[in-house]
Amino acid sequence: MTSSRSGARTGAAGLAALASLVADETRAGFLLALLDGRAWTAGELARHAGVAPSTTSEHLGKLVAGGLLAEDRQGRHRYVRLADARVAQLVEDLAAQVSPAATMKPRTLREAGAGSAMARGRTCYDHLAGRLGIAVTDALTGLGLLRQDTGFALTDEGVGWFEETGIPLIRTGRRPLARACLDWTERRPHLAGIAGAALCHHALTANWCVRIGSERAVKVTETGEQALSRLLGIQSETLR
Amino acid sequence: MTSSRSGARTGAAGLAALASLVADETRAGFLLALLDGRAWTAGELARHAGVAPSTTSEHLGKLVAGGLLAEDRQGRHRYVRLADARVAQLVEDLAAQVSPAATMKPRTLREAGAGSAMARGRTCYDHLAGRLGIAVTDALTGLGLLRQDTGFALTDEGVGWFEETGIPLIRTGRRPLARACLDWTERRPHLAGIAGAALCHHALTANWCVRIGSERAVKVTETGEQALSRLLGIQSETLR
DNA sequence: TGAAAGCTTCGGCGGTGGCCGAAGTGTGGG
DNA sequence: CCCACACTTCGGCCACCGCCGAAGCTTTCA
Repeated sequence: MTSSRSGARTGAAGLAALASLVADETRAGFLLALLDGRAWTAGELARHAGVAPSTTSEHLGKLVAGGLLAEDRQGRHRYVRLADARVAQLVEDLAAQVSPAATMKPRTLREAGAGSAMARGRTCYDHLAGRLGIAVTDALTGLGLLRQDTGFALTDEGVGWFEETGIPLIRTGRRPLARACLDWTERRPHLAGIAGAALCHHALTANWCVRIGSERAVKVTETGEQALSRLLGIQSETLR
Repeated sequence: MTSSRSGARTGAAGLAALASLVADETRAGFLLALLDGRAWTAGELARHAGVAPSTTSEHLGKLVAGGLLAEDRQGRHRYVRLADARVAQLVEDLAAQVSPAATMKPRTLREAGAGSAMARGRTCYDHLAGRLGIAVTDALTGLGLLRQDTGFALTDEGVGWFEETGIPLIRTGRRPLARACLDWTERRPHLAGIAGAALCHHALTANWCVRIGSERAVKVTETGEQALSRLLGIQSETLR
């Protein structure tokens, strides 16, 4: 096999270009922040990362041009968000690959507090993660609504459960109904995909849980504890 | 929310470091080449990429240190391969994200020939891809052995089919039995995971298909056509 | 209509990193 | 025993890229 500059290289060049977008610490920080699924302004990201607005502007330009971010210009603000669920999954997968190496050890008490809140429950782009996400996934599996032993898919009973519970599953494009997302803190898969997003959306609108501060962490409410116990048999203690 | 250099940054730094490994065109080329699932020597990779052996050595050092590659020293040779199925999946996912942009248009006749052989059938790390991979996946789905509508998982009948056909499914660690891998050329998911690997392994050892040249492309044999037709009802024409 | 806020563009600086060739190390073959 | 071969280490070159501050543009608010 000879050098083959043109053929194989085009793929390699594209792959390298994509990875380059993530290969900068500041941009990586942006992507992780945006994993909360919401739109941030350029200024918020700049302050979050601790770099100058001009620097942020250049970074965002690259990320948008590379198709990783979508932008919304509103007045003097530039809102950016992850382009789609696919990009979110990519960032999650990369982050999951990293975390084993960077054994997360909180350095300060403040981080320990924030860390354990994140470990209890958080959003992962558009679905639930942390102990909350795992608890829900395990409960669904235990009730025979989700199969994890032969892959990762809802059962027919599972689809029925979503309907009966009043959580509509709207199939869009090619996005899978159920997908496994490797949990950062728990090191186990939790429910993502359309069903994961629908469940998370319902949990937030039905006040099962609320966001804490401006981060990705969420807290289960009294209402939520009752609903999760009644619908899925989840013990309240598991969530604390 | 203030800058938070230490907390959020540790994650971002690790993410950036991982992406940096892929962010170089030469290293990306190595990873794509190694997607054939076999071990290459440093010299082979150097010639493949068209760079000096010394440059290759440095690149391999980084990739091994970063945990993306595993190495086997044998005499004066240094064999490297993708570290595990997880790394392979990561590279696949990244590559799949790229291909839409780089609308693959073969430039020369030679590439067109090689490209269509790859499009017909190839290995994707340790499982089958291309039209062959899609055909198998579709056949399994059509026979009710695989579910794709509610996620991606074998059915109980599917597990039975593997047993009856004499393709053992050996569960190892946390690797899923069935997993979707987005096909490069077909833009649709094909079967990966333990079942995908077992099927590919069986296909190669039972002489259902053979590797073409030193690339990832494979060709279905006469024996293979009969077996695929008998066991899964796949029309031979589909594979050409 | 002025002033402030959010973002962008530009020029310049400095660090990082990929590349090579030359020299060095260790293995295998004649 | 010596040579050929595969790989590694080292030094130096060069290009790229992230960073900032200054200046400019547009929007918003008083």
